[in-house]
Amino acid sequence: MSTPRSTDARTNTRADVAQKILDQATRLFAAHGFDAVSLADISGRVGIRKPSLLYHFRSKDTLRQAVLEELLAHWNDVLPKLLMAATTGTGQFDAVLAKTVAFFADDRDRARLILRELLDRPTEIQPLIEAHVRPWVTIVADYIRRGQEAGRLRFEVDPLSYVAHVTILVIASLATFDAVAALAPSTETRKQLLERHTQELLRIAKTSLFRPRPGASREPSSIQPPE
Amino acid sequence: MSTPRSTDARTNTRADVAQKILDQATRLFAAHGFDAVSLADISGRVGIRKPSLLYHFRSKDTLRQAVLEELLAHWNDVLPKLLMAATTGTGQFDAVLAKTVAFFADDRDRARLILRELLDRPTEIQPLIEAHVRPWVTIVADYIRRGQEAGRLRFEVDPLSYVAHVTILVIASLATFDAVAALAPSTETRKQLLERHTQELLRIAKTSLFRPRPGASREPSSIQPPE
DNA sequence: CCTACCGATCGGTAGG
DNA sequence: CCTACCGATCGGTAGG
Repeated sequence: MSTPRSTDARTNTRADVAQKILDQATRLFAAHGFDAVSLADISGRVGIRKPSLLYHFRSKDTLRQAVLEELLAHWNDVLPKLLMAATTGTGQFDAVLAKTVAFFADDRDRARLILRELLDRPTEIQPLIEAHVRPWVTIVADYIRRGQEAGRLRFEVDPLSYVAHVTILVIASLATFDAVAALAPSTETRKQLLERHTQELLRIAKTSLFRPRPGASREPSSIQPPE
Repeated sequence: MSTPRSTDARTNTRADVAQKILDQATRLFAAHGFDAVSLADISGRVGIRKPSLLYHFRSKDTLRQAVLEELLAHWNDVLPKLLMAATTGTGQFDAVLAKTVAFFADDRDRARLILRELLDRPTEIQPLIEAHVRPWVTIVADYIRRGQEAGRLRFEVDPLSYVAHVTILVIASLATFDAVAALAPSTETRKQLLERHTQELLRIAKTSLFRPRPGASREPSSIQPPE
């Protein structure tokens, strides 16, 4: 009874308790914020005692950093695909934008965690911004500048500022969706509402970036080169 | 020495200590969040002891509500002007948008406080949204629908979703400005950067709402009626 | 508006 | 992974 089976039913005991701790910490930090969540809250949901949690993570701040690192690790998973889509040339801006939205829509806790860090630790997280956001922003901003020179993109766009705004819009809209959804008519399911809301976000981002094709206001199928 | 002068130097003692408490609580709640700020933090900045603070506000939660009510009172000050600008007819959308941005840019703590409430208490603040945001959103959404019928505004715009996104964008961009500003080149002053950033926000909002005037891409001065 | 004080809870440690 | 326990700090009260 006390001897663990080789790799079976109770194999999950050694180091993936740490994963359960990370999961619950992520949920609770995202929902209530770092300071409002106690270690007892987290350990309670995992089913262990507080000192046991501190065996896996030596302090509450260590746990916060681990939660953030897991988030950034996932981000680094999709980043290469994003960058490739951006550099592969014309019309791929849609793919970059859609993939970025998908990353945060996939798990809105990601949006909430980042927004909270932006609010709570504006200066402390700048190394993380520098490492994980800067390269992406730079590449997209360069893409925009080339698109402007080629005449595909609106010349009035402020590339860096535009990227910052769209990024914040994606994150904040998904992070606050629960609160904002109350304004919508209740005939829709939440999933439908989120889908419609996301579509409008993409429309705003694209319409304010691409130059209008002449006479394309009514017939989206008539593709013509600019000028 | 102990008798207070009629209405002079020390007149400010009775009930405007409460105002100093409100001011400091607003600053600290906006910067660090409700749970991360202790009553001792606040009273310390005011220059009184914690029990003295609790004489003016019977509990920490009462103080939180008072901070929020002061913010909403200021909002109610500008709301009538906003609504008037929206209903007065053509082309006044700019005024509504600019006034809304000005409200939050004027004191970015307002943006931070609201964003925190949206994150921390998504369900609890819905009565406040219903009372203070719903009427404004409804009127602007109606304005958009009329503009669409008149052919001035893009027919693809989802009115309610558009208003929600632009509102969130205004609030979140100003709330997180400190953290995002680090991405910008450092040759600019912060004020210049904020100005440029705000201009791009307005451009995004307007470009994605108004229908393009034929041939207006290069000459912004040639105003023509749609179709 | 103060001093003195309360029980509860916090993050974290000892020691096994 | 646990029980037992620590000092510090929390929001709030008593009583003046």
